[in-house]
This record gives sequence, C-alpha cells and structure tokens, in this order.
Amino acid sequence: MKIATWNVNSIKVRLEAATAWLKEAKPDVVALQEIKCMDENFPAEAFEALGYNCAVHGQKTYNGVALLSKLPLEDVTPRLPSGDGDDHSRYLEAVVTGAKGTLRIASIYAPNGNPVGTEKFTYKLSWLERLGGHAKGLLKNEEPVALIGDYNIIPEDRDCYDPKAWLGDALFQPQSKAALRTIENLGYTDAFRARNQAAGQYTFWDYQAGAWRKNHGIRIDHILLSPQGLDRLKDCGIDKHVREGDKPSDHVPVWAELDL
DNA sequence: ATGCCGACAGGATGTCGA
Repeated sequence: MKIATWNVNSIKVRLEAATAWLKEAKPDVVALQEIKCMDENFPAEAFEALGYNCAVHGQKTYNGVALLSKLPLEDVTPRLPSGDGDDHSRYLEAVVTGAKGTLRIASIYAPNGNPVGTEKFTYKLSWLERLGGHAKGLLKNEEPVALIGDYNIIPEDRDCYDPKAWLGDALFQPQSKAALRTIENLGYTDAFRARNQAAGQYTFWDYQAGAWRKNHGIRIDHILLSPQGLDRLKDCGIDKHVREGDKPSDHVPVWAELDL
C-alpha cells in the first residue's frame, strides 16, 4: 500500500497538477491539505474518475483537508477530539484495509503559528498538544497508524537550507520542535528519517525570492508511523520533481510504501 | 527592516501562508 501526503495550496488551482501526479505516482491513499474549498466544491468527480474514493473536511478560503483512497474509507472522523470552539478544518481520519491488514490514517494540517508571540503561535502549540493527546490514544489499539501531513515544523537544522534564517519563525521555534518530539516520544517515527539521513531533503520551497531555483527549502511535511506502522514500512521518499511542474504548489508530495 | 509570490474574496487591495 502506497500512501502519500501533499499540501496542494488550493485544490481548485492544483487540479490538473494533482491528477497528473496521481496518474504517475499511483498512490493508494492520499492525504491532501489546504484544499481551500468547502465540501460541496471539492472536485471529487475528477478523482473518482481515477478510481479514488473521497472524504473531505473542507473550509472556505483557508485550510481544508481531504483523503483520497482506492480502498473504501471507513470510520471517517473529520476533526480532532476536544477542540472546543476550534472551527478550523485541519484533521481528517479514516481507516482503510489493504491485502495484509488495516491502516488508520489521518490528513493533518497543523497551524503555521506566525508570528511568534501572538495568539497564532499559542494556537499552534495548543493544536499540536491536542494532536499529541489523540495520537497517544490511538496507540492503545496497537495497530498501524499513519499521521501524515503538513506539520509546519522544521524538525532539525539539517531540514532547512539556512537554520539562522528561520530562528525567529514559528516553524523552527524550540517549542514547535518539542511538540513534534513529544509525539515521536510517544512511539511515532518520522518515516522519512527511518529511511534517509541526508541533510537538505526538502518538501517546501517558498514562491518568493527564487527559493526553488536556489534550493532554499525546508522539510515540514511528515509521515509519522505508529510502531505497528513502522514495522510495515518498506520505503519513503519525496516527489521533488513536482515542484517544477506548471502552476506548482509550494509543497511537494511525500510518500511511503507500506507492506499492507 | 521588509518585500519578494501566490491564492482568496470581491471587485481594490488586505489577509494569510511559511
């Protein structure tokens, strides 16, 4: 089973690029973020034509997450628990069953959190704390779980072109990195780092200042696997070439092959 | 020190992203 995550930065604008990538990469399950549309405006027909079932947790203008799956999507849950008053569409969970077993998978769009020192940053940290609480609960099932998406966190210096340039940014704050480590310390593993220790492996390049041309990127899109999920991990990679296409998203897909 | 670019809503330009 091949799973993938991609922050598309508007599914409306990215529909052509998305269908082209699906045809080429042939993932079984895809988590999308920043679809930036309401459920009724999600172009489900275009994906159904390629053999995908769709689950959508949309929002007008901002955020919005979705799951595409060639396998039936079961037990679809469109939010994190205990989100009193949080109306952002940033989490969508479902269960899929492959030939060798089930996978619980979530599409995650963690808050950006900039600027630091504002309620946006405290919202980011509290949202990640809620995610961690939910992630901990999921471990009790002792099943393969994949929490995949745009975490808006640069884990380490080797995950950005110029660490000094990101020191004041919410994506690189000690509290942000600690929030990710807290989830990892529960028992989740960064699938990419389980297969690749190289520096300079990015998933995002800003549209501005020639960031792509100069390879000024950051690695912020992550595939986190529960212990049982990690047991099934065969390979993990970044589809970097997608950043070169017509009307690209500023993020590229990250994928993992699981023995499921 | 800030904008750079791009998407969105709305119908100009401000907000947001990272």
